[in-house]
Amino acid sequence: MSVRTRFAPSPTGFLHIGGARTALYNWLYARKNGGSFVLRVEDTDAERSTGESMEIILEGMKWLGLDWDEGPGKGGDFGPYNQSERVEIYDAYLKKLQDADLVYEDEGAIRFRVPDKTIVVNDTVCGEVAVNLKEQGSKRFDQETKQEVEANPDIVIRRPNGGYIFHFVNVVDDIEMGITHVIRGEDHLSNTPKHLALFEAFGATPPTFAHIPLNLNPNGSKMSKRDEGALIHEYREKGFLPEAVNNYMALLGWSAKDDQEIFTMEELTKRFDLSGVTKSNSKFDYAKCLWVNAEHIKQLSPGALAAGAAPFLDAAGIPSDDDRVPAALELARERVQIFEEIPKIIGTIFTEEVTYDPASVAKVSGRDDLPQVLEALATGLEKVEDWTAENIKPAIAAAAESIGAKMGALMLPCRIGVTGSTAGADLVPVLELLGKVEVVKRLKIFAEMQK
RNA sequence: GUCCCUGUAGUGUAGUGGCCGAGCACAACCGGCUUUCGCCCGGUUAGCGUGGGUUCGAAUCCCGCCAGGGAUGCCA
Repeated sequence: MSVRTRFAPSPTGFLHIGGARTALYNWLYARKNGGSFVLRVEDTDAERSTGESMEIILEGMKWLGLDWDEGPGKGGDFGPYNQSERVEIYDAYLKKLQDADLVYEDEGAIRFRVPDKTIVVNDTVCGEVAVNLKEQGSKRFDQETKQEVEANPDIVIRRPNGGYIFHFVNVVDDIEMGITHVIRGEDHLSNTPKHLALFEAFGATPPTFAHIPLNLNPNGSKMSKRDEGALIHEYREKGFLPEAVNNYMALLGWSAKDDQEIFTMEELTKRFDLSGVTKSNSKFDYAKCLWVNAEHIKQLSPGALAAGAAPFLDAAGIPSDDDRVPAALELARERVQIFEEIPKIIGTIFTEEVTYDPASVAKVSGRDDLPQVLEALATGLEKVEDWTAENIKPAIAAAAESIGAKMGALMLPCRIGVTGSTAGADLVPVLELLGKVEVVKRLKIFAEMQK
């Protein structure tokens, strides 16, 4: 039987990194095994589901490249893929339970009688988990009073208003859609015995379950929308590469077991396996996510680099048709972790007005020899005939010698005088791109400023 | 409270009884990069939650404890 996995988001907010990672694992598993990846919309809660949310989630999935074989905008043989459109199917399944006398009405809601026996979940990641729903559900904890109170262990599967509940529709759809592997967050592990009881009530063979550990905040709390790195659309806005985000998400809770950490999507698809999934929760590390992205940027072809950087150059007012852009991007790619940082690194090449960083300027403005250093630099560089990096460097060295200084003593003033900052791309190539006239002009302006 | 899952350096992980005097990566810190640099290279700091067992030998197996997370909804 061919593998069928699904991602079943509830359209009640943004695409969250936890959800995206679940989607990724399901996608990888399906792709690796030549199966199908289904996108199903769990919008049974009409109160909270919105179309805007659905749009954001679909856009996020598309951006990440997690394409689905069946689902919204795609169709498929097991539709409809929005649960809100599947009520007849749920009614039919409810009928089966009614006929078997496994449900009853309770204040307008419908409850499913849980069996009084131990149910064993055989989880691919967590192993065997045994629970008796009757015992477990017969008491619940009241958060307010901190008291344990008697409870009805039978689970509600339909609201008084006719709306079906998650546990029920989830199981019905997994049966109807022929889902073979359910890969989901560990927060569902405790729900799984309920689902198993329903599968059994329907006489259906349950899918294979794999509960993956959760991703938490650096402080150990559950990640929420406010937290850095939590929302997928923000990665796009900051200039992350989708393949890098996938790569990092894969690493949170899975390992290839060798030392490889940087993967292309093809490699991930090949290497991913449920046996490599970790059991313990992980904490999201934004710094490492940045590093993974930087590694991917280094691998980019010049064309892909230009394409990825384009929106950020645009936003910074850097003309993308300037023929110095490709060379400037090559200087930036080695030093940048996300595209958002590119203008900061090379922006000075394309601007008329240099922005002087006060802290940087302060590093040289106190030097007694600054006037003569700048003077030597300007006159020395002025003399360069063929303005190339190979010629510029010796010229700086010669300028240093002319005033009895070491070359290193000139580099920083030159950098700050020309670019306005101590930080930036490799200086000599920047000078080359800037052109002799501009460089000399900037040195003179800076010298003037420092008087 | 009860039940479930988990517990290797700050973080992500490798490790399935001797090859572990615990490997790799990010971060941090320190150097080097023939003189700039947030890239690159090298190095340092730092860990098996805890207490008992089993064993000739335990990060690896068992038990208690502690800690974190999850479930306990007519949310998903």
